[in-house]
Amino acid sequence: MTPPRTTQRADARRNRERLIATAAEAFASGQPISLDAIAKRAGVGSGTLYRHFPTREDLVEEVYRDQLRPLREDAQALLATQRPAEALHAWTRRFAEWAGERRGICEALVAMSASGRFGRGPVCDEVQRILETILEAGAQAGELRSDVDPVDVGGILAGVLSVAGAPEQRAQLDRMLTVVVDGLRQR
Amino acid sequence: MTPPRTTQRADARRNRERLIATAAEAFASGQPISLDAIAKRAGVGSGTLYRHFPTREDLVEEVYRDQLRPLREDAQALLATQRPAEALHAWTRRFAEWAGERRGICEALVAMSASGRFGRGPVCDEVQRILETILEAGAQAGELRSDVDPVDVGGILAGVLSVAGAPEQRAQLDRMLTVVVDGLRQR
DNA sequence: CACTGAACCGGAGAGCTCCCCGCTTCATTC
DNA sequence: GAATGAAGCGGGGAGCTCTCCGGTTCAGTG
Repeated sequence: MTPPRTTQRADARRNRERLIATAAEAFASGQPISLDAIAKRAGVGSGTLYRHFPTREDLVEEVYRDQLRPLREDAQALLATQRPAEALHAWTRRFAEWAGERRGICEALVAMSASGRFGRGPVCDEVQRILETILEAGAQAGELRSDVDPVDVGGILAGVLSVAGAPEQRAQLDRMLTVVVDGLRQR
Repeated sequence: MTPPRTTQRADARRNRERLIATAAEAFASGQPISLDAIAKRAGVGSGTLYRHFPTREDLVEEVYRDQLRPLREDAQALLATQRPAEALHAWTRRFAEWAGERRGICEALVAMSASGRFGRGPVCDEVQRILETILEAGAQAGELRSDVDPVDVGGILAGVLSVAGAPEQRAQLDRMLTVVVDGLRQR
């Protein structure tokens, strides 16, 4: 009798959650930390970590998925108070700030984009949905071009962030974002 | 008597050149190769490699510095036959193609941008100069904005390439480049 | 409860990047 | 051509990522 496992085993779930909690704590501390160190600190073998999270990005995504709400709320507030193009510009800066405070997010976004997995995880997914909302509002208002895919916009943002995501590159990043947002305006 | 070394020792120069030649050959083969393997293949210790080229990017830059001439010639030909904005668009695609054929270039560009060293090596340097030429022509023609720094444009290009530099992402890359170039037009 | 086999675990190990430091080699001087 | 000391060498090793697989544990069954 081989009961075809229908649900996750309890120890597996426990380990997974312990890993996420440990990683969240470690990332929040700001100190760089290796994946093996996270596994050890969680009291788990490295094999277990990699089975649950095949790539570093998977772990990063899981850790930050709950911290996205403010970003969406920002988007709605911005759309309510300014014109869509300005809202987009402001939101991209907000997003850059958010990502800058979270170790590993930029790198993860780029790695996912480059490997064609952008938009498959919870964070990318939500970012794309937010972008879609803003872009649609802008298209309706005739301010933003309507022929552009939120996935592409997310990719551009990820790329720009990977290049100039550090806090001390803030000025450069702002200049780049201006160019990108202008490229998204209706001509 | 300690003669303050004025010129590089002959063995150092020899090793350096051997490393570049070996790396060029290895990169051109398309096979991924580790730096230690390059060192071994060049008949040199890994310490020697890392002393000459502290980061992978330094080696990559050195290997490709001589392969830049076509890119500049492309830029001049494009500027001669079409309007600056179109020339810019065409050149960015040319550049993407060039980078796509050269293993490690995209990664190196991004790594250099992210660490604030973009524009310090021969490749970045030349790319920036080319961009400057095109941007200036565009500004004079009133087609491209004049308030933008070639360094920033190079950074955006590097970022976009890092996200969608693979050959199979060509369509996505083209869409992204359209947005970026539009953002560089005079409004 | 005893049993069973799929699911899961963990740690050894391979391969990579990069640093460190004792030893060797070169260019120079006399 | 011998002596000298700075420049340069190279390999061992630390730390990281990620895989593999023998052993263990869990959750159903009778």
